[in-house]
Amino acid sequence: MNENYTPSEIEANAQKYWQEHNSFSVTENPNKEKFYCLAMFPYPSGRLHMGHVRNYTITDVISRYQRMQGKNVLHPMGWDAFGLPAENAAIKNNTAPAKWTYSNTDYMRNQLKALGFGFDWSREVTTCKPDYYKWEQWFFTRLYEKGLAYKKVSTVNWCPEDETVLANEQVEDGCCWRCGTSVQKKEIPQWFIRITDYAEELINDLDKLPNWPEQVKTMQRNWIGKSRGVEMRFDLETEIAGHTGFEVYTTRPDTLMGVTYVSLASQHPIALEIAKNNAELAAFIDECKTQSVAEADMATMEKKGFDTGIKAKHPITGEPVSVWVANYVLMDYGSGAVMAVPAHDARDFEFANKYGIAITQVIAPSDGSSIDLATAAFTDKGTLVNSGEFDGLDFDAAFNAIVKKLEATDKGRATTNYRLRDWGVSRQRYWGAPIPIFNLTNGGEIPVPLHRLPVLLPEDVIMDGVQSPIKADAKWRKGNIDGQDGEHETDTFDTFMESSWYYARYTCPNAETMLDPAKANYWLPVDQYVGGIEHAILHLLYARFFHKLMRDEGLVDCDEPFERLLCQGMVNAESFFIKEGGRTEWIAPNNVRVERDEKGKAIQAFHAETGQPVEFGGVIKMSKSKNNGVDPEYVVREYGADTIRLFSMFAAPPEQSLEWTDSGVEGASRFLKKLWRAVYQHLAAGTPGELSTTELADLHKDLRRKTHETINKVRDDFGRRQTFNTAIAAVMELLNEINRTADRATPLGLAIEREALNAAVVMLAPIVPHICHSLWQALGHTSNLLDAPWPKVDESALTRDTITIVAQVNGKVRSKLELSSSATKEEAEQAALNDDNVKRFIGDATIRKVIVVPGKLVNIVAN
RNA sequence: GCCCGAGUGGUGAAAUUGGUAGACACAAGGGAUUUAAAAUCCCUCGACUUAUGGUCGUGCCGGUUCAAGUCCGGCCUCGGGCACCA
Repeated sequence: MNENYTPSEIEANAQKYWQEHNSFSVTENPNKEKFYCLAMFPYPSGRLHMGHVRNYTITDVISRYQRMQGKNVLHPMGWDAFGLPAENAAIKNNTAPAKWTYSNTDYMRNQLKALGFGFDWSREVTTCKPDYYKWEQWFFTRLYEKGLAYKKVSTVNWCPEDETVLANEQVEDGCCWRCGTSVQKKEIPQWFIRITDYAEELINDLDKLPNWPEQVKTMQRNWIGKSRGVEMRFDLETEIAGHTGFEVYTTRPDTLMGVTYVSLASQHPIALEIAKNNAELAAFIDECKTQSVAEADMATMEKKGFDTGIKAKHPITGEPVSVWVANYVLMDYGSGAVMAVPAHDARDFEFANKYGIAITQVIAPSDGSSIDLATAAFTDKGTLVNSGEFDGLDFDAAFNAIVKKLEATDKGRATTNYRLRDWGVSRQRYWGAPIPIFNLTNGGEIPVPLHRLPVLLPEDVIMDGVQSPIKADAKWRKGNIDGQDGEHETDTFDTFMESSWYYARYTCPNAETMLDPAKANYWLPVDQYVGGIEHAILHLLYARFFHKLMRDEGLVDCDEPFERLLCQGMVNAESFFIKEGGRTEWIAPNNVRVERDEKGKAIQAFHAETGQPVEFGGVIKMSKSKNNGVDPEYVVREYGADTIRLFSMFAAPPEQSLEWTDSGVEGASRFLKKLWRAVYQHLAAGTPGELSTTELADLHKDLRRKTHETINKVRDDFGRRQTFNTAIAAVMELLNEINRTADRATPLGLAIEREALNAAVVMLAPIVPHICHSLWQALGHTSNLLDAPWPKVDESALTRDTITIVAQVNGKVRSKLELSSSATKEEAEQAALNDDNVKRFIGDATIRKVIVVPGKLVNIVAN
């Protein structure tokens, strides 16, 4: 064994060994318990960032740990290769998205290998390859045939200058990011998948996921947004071009008697019809076209409306109600019309005050307290007032009575509604899977039949930055399928389509069908899924939905794709900037010299080269734009893969954000050196004797206890709690104890130290596999560490002769008592009462109560 | 705006079921070793204090309890998501 720890050599050796032994490729083995551990696959942006390192270290640790528990572990990797950035990069670098993407995957694959991640590379999936998207296209045609895919008009961001659709990301302050032209909303026909048909199951099956974070399940529940309400019809007083009325939905039918106006979406057919003879309304509708389609903008923008002058009839009283057109009502959602109750809805209240519309109270607090409708709406549920025959009813009674009344006149009915909207999968972009629909020259459309799939996306293209190359290419578009002339759909799929089923394709990446059910059903569901919290709603909901679609197609048996979910936090770093004029220049942290006070607190920072003072920008997410990213490749080169892995697992628990610090990395590296040295010195001290546990000195007992306590804790931390930081801390404590107390002078002492070091090396193997690979061999093992069994706890080593318990008076710690571990409750109480400091604090007071928590504390309540 | 989280020393954090707040590290300070430096090892390290002890202390205000970082109510700040970034 070399005296010095040399990561580059050690890591190359271990990686060569894994490569030569094909250590991570797995096949279905019905005799072994399977474990499918999955990390969210990366977008091939060019280089790995620290977020990737964190994500894949977590899954690698879990995979290696589960393998040491004797399981057949699948840990695959692939590329989420379609998407917008490739198109932008292609334009910038004057290349094609495909070429750029493939060169990125090649580079990043090598980076992943250098980090020592145990992926089964034989299963690599790349979503932009035809053998992958062929099956996605086929599956879409199945959905089409089942009526689960349909076409409807929907709104997009439109740049009138470039005549192109923009992603939300490409809209900056309401303007096109390329040309700065004001962006408009445009209605175009697009493909949708009926996720709303599965809303009920998607909400109910969350209860089948006990190993998902409660937070994620709550977010999904709220996103699907199941509500019970009433759908009702408002008739128009006078018919307009055949329109006799419109539908609205409300979850607050109890407030129905307080409706003082109704609002239509600017694109509502009735609004458009009225606008034909109303120039002012037409102008208002035009103005509504320039606002954002993003929900956050909708919610925060100024609410504007226009009174059409038309009246609708209240569905119960028949009284006239003003019909407005409002910018906050969207045609895409629900019926495109909403009823307004200013007294009991905050948004309607604001709107009514702005436009001088009547505010009629119809709900009063049930406790009889008074409300002030001059200042704010009263939005709680309560008792009905000013509601005629419904006065005095509470919410539930009013709900039922009003539904009954509406039903009697066929004006409405109780319904269940979902906030969830159908999944729009059309994108007007090039770098995605073509939607396999063929529009016939003679009208109508057909799904592209299997024998003509895949609809190939040409890879050798030139991007002009505006138009999709396949939209511009008539030769590509035009064709003949089974004797019928027509044109291929030029829209491509939302990239969430690819990421919704890749986990299933990993189980059979070379199958000649979408999935091989035997293999898929062996591996699925995924036992552990790990990825960023930013995917908590959309990606995870679409993947759950897609899984159910595949189940209903007979491709998989289980109902849910991901058994256990871990959402990792972001990777942050310090940031620094200089403000010059109006512009902010972000300075890379390694270009900054920080001055600290005598306590080590940062007080001022300077540019390392120019000496110019720089401002502290906070600890924020690593990003290119803030210039505070740390390149994993550099850290691997400087310190080794084990150090970067150790630091990223030690610095914070996985769900929390992680702050990158150079000194923390130094500390991780220092620990590995210390571990190496401990093994080296142990081996140099001689040959251990037999590990006899019958006649142990206290010193020996203490180290054995620490060893076995650590084994207990680390198993719990890795397996149940998934708090890798505390597992590492526990092994650090063990190593500290070894270094402080190990008896290297006797064969028995060496045997006890050997037991401790063997355990430490095995327990650290999932986190720092390279150094442990070397140390394992140095400790004389010929077996493969990857399959080394997890150390067993020797219960007899855990026993203690004495324990320390705390003595409190009125809840405050006043003394610590050393008691025999067999001491009874009464003995503990007596010991506390006899303690001098405890007596001093009780003084003359009367003892009211004594609480004894066995093994922990005695609390004496006295006053 | 709506939904979901988080907030503990100079710093990252720990405290697992309501039971000793600050494990394990980083930084800082002191010492040993060294011709010197690096590396390594040892010690100190929440604040205040009349100091073998005491008082205060987990974003803020209030509550429940013998006991609250942990539970409840109200706020503040920061982060994630909001359907075409992935």
